[in-house]
Amino acid sequence: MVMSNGAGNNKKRTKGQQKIEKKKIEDPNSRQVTFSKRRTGLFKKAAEICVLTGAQIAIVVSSPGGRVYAFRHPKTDVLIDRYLNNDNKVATAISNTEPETETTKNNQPPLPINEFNQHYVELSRAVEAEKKRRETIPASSGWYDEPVNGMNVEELQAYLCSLGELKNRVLTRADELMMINKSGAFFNSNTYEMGLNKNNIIPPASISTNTAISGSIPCRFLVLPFSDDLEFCRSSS
Amino acid sequence: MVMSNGAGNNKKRTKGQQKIEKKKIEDPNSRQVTFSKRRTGLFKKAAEICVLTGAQIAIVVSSPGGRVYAFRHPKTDVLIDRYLNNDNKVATAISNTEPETETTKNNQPPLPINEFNQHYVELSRAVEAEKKRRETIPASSGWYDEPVNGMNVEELQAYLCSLGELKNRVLTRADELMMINKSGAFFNSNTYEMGLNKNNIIPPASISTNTAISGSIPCRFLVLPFSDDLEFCRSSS
DNA sequence: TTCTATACATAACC
DNA sequence: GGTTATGTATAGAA
Repeated sequence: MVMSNGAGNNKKRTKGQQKIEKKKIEDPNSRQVTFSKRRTGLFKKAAEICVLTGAQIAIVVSSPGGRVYAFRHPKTDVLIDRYLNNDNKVATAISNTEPETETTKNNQPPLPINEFNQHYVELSRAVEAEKKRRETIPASSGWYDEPVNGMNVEELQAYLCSLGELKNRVLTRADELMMINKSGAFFNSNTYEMGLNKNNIIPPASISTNTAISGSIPCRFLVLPFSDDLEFCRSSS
Repeated sequence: MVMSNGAGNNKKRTKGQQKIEKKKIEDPNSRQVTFSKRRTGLFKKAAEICVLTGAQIAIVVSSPGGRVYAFRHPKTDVLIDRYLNNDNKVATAISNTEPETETTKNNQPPLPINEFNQHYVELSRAVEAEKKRRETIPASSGWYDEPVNGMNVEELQAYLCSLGELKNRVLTRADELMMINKSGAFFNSNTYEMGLNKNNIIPPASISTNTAISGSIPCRFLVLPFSDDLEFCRSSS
């Protein structure tokens, strides 16, 4: 029976991973460390799922300290960030609304961008090989194919307005139908895990809105589309 | 020394987890199985991070088969859908279609949230109940007129998807034009879509846009807020 | 789904 | 950010 460690001297160098209680970590420092490590792990998992199954994933994480991180795949070709471009005011205003204590203030200025999460680079590379796959949206019908290319900016803008109206009508109509056919069954029930709902279904063309408020910073994201490639994002602090 | 298995018969019952290549799983069936298992795992991880660190997370996953699943924490009791609530302007602004940056700053819910969530859930519910699966985009020539009233919920959804696509196309096109004559005519929030924000960093109060396309279905989600509690969602197929 | 054997993630320490 | 021991996720099979 040979033990890798001397019989009476097999003192373990570390305790290894310990089982931890599934409750909020008290120590702010460990909490931060755990957050960082796990966030990395989460994104990695997400990246794997994308590569392995061809799924598309978008993740937005707001750390307890207020930073916002995001993962996306495929990479979006239309990443919009109006705040980033010209709306710091909003961010600030919103933050003030948050009466969070503790590490709140940490997250200050609503602004500067900074570097890219390096994980992105790593994973991106890994995924690159796979990237030859999916193509762009297979435009279905052709009713809307033509107009766009022939318009100028003004026309496009007007067109967009029309689309907005149409969209609204569609939603309104869908809503009406729902009211009529309401099956009475409760939707939001079931308990997947932490008391939430298990089969909360999100229809393909649905839109949901939330207000994201990290421990300190209320945020707002609009995660819509996907396109191609893996992508990691990190907000500035 | 008793071994649970006979000495010469300790054939392992399974091979245990095998290391797999980080490439797309060929077999559609295993791919689906993997997707399901890993999606569950991903959500679980996300839930743990939320509990352990107090972080807030939103995840949207589009399976290769086209279903859309989502995870959120906290659960939003303020799940707002401006679109569904007739707040065209705001919705537009937020989603990036907005004509100007000005109005944007007020992107904080000028309008209180409502029971959108439930609303939304119901819509999904109905859709699932019917489960007749989406059809092709019904719209044709008079697309802007009144196709809406003749559609059922599924059709409306499909239609909405199409609109989303179209919108993207319009935005993309507009952006292209702007790149060319980057005069001052600001269409919607500048070139954010592709030009700016090269590093894809999402600031605390940012908005990003993507086009979600499931294997075949272009979708559009708006994942904004958070609030309280964990929540798992799944789309119908 | 459920079951195992393993691969992998990560808590506690550097 | 790196190391190690251990907790967990999960590939493969039923």
